Amino acid sequence: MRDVAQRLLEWYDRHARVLPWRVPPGGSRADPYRVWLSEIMLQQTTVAAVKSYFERFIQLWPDVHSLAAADDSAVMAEWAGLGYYARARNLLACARQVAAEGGFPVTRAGLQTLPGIGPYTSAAIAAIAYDQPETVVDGNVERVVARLFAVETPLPAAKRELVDLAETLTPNGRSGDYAQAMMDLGATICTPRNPACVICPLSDGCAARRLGIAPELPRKAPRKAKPQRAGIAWVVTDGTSILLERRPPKGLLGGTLAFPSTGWDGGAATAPLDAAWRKLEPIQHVFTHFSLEMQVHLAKTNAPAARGHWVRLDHFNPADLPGLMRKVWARAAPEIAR
DNA sequence: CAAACGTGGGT
DNA sequence: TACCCAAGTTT
Repeated sequence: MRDVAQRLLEWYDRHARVLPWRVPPGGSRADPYRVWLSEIMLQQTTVAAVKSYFERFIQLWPDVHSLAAADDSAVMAEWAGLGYYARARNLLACARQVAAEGGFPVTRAGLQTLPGIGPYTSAAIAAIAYDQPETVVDGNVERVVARLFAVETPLPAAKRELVDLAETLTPNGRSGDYAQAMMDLGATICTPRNPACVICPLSDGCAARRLGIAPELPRKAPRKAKPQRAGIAWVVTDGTSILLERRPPKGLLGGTLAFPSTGWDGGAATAPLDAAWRKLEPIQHVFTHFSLEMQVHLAKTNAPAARGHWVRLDHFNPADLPGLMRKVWARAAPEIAR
């Protein structure tokens, strides 16, 4: 039986996905800035969702120095809709630190000191941008390794064991190709459900396939029930502008642009002004750890606001808002237009 | 270590 | 429909 890494790389040479941030197999070294930017965007986020965001960021900020010089509000607006907004805040903090230091660190340990870069991302940048034989372990690799070695311990308890096993497979050459090959295999062949074992280049040596339990691995601890919460969002217009506010820099939707709201996140508990509110049909939204029913209250008034700032409707771009607030706007906008 | 942290797509 | 999942990090 040939080496796992060798078989995987031969498969990758023929089947590597073509992605905007990727250098073709066997190609030149990737730009650390592009690798870093894509890896941050890809954290817990699908390739399909990331593509257009990556292209726009590269157009606007082609290198770490231009990104470091960007306004916070511009970056938050471009990130809006992608989720996990701490990533965007850390992205800017990281860019400014890297620009000040003259470039990215070139070791995994150095990379991991930067904001937003943890065990996975540091290994990915070291392997893909610097061709270092660091072992990259994301959800794909956890699944591939759990199946190859038939690890039946549930996650997250199995994490340490899976990392140790993954390290035994990492080759010394073609580090970037190998890391991306493992992830491509997990994403396209060794999938969570209905893995395509019949066409898998590693099926010969796969213990889970031999045991007939590949689709069941990795096992996972049962997850907690999702609580239901309720809140109110106030949409105010004076006929020319609408009232928006910047959310606090930490916590849920931290740093994003939003309609004044309350009741669901522990924030301020009163309306931004007194008005005759019209209650629209509530919107539904699901976060990672709770479900939300958001009442949408609409008013037209010239009264002064206790908080937030007015944004002219002809300068307002709903795409600058996070997903939840886009839904609020989609509910209110047709009523404002009437 | 468990919990917080978004969103959209697949089954 | 309801649940699972996606190139995780931070606290």
